[in-house]
Amino acid sequence: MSPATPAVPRTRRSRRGSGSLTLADVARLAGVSPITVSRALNSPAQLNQETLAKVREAIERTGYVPNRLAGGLASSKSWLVAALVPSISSPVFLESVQAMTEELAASGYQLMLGESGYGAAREDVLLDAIIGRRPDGIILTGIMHSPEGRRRLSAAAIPIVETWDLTPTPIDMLVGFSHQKTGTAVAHYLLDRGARNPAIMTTDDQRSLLRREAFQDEAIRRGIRAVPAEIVPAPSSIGAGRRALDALLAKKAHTDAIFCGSDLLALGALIEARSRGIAVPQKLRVFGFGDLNFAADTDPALSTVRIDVARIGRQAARFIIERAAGRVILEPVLDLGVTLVERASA
Amino acid sequence: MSPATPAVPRTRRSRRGSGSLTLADVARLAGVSPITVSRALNSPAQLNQETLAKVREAIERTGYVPNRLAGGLASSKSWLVAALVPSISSPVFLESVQAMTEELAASGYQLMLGESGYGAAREDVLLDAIIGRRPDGIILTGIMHSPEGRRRLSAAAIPIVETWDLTPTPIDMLVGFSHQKTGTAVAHYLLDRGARNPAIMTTDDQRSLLRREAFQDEAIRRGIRAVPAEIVPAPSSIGAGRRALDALLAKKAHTDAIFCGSDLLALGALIEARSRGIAVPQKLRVFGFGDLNFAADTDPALSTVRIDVARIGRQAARFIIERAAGRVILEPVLDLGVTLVERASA
DNA sequence: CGATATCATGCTAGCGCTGTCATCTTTTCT
DNA sequence: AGAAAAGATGACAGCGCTAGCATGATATCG
Repeated sequence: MSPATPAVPRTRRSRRGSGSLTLADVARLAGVSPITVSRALNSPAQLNQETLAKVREAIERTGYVPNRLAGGLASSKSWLVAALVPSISSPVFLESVQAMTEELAASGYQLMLGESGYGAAREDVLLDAIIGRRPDGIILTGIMHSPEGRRRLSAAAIPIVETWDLTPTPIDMLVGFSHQKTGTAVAHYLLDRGARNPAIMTTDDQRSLLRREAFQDEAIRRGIRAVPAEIVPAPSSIGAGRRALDALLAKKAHTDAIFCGSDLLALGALIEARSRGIAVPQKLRVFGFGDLNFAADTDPALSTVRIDVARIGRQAARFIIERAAGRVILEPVLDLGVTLVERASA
Repeated sequence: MSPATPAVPRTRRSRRGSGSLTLADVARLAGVSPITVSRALNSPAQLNQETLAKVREAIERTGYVPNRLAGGLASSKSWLVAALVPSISSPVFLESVQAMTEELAASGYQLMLGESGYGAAREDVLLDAIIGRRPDGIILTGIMHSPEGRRRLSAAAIPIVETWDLTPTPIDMLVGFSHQKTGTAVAHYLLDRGARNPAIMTTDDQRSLLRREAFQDEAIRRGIRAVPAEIVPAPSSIGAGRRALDALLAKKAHTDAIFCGSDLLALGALIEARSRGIAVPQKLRVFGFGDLNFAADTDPALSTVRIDVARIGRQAARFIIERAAGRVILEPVLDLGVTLVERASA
């Protein structure tokens, strides 16, 4: 090399890095080695009390916050769990997500949220964005149907929980309940109470349709000629419920029972019935789905299907936590079932 | 050590790492250097078409998903934005979060969600968990009040947007509207329409209380003697609204207008009024807050305050994106205002 | 036509942390 | 007392990626 080049190994302007405090800085301040600071954070038990105190003080003084990107990279453990929820979310999922968040937080995990439902292309991008962060687990709201998505998820070798639905072919773990059984049960409920002209209103999502089919099948098996259905686009709303009842009555004026795909639709139906002077439940039984927090407070109080939404979230989180802890899950498929709540409306 | 130790520098069982595909693997397969693969992913424009194609094919074939923890560490850019929302969330925040997610996704960012509202201790832990992941921005729902929290956030040197509220002392950026002005405006609205005995029901959160005070102050300034208030614990619900109206009427039977802290409370009030045979709006004006999706469909349709919730989320996201892109934001405080929607109930 | 700019690619050295092993000290046991 | 076990700390290398040059090839210019 030319004589002008510096003899020293080169100084390199240290323009790299975020400039923020590192573990090494804290270590220097505390007069210990970096690894000791690491242990103070991750396994304080194996440190001497005094050393620990020194390090803790240094951390306190500097306000040091460890960089988990670096930690995750070094240990292949990100302490992150990703959840995918449908974009057109009802508050139902929210409660579930909340339960997850809590359960995960209690074990030191952080939830990362992704919104699905924007079509296949964006879904793949989203999956990559998620997998790229190497979460310690992924929780899906609903079943992953796209073959490409299933492939990517399997290949990623990350613990996965599908929720809200039962399927004979889960990717990995599963927490849910049977939508078919639910539809059947509600059909029984209404027919047992004398309904002769049941109908159904529901949103157009996958799961609702499963319930609808089961409901219709069961009614027909029990001798009902036809079960009119009114399908509305998701998300459900009170307004949609009002209009759906309107449409249903136009189709079949003497409809005497309605299974609504959500409590919001049911509340809409209730409001519409009231404003038309149709007595509920005498002339029309209204059955909801979800047991949202207002269901007991409508007038008349709403009979509905209760799903233990929080439990789904909690359980899904637990599955991930257990797996991450290296434990083997013996029953990775869990049917939580549902409850029919009898109130005044049906 | 004993003479049995190997002479070679030591082989070290390569038990480290996640075992998954790395950039180097793809590079080998494509017959290029690792950095070229990196560029194929991050700045494809500066690669030769053929090279790019080769690399892309290798990526495709292997199903390689880059590790963003490593990328983030190396480049001090995580492509992550964290949002803090109150744990007892109404669907209102959900819509806002959804808007953020979309806006962020469009620029390649991922949203990480944290739930606040579990008290100071857990809040600090949460903040550390968030800051530790070195997000490129943090969006707070509401103002950060705790001095310790403010300190931590400022120290982290991460772009921050507070939302939903206006304050003269934001940590960094701010998108919101004035709760005081809103309370005042609703007071005007109801009094202008002849209300002489207004009352208010609301949840006990910070922001609702601001609206309540402003509402009461304004009513009193305009000659009303006293404005009874019924405070219910968050989250608001239809049931709480029914009970609150009940309580309010017990306090003051001739109440003729109610400002409700949320549309859910208002709906509850509507239901309760109806079941008591009180004519709305003739005998009782009911005014909501939020303009939730059902507000137009209640009977009578609900007059309410509309907040452009999605816009708050979108704007907050944009602030972060702009900052991250290195642009300077000239007006980092944005008052979005609110709209009073006149319908049938008040 | 040599000099300079531009393009395409690669090398090296980290980013900030932790797994593994090594070392040294202290305790426990025979 | 000496050996073995346990306890406390540290050195080193590397997780998988990218910034900052450096280099070689090609295009552009007076």
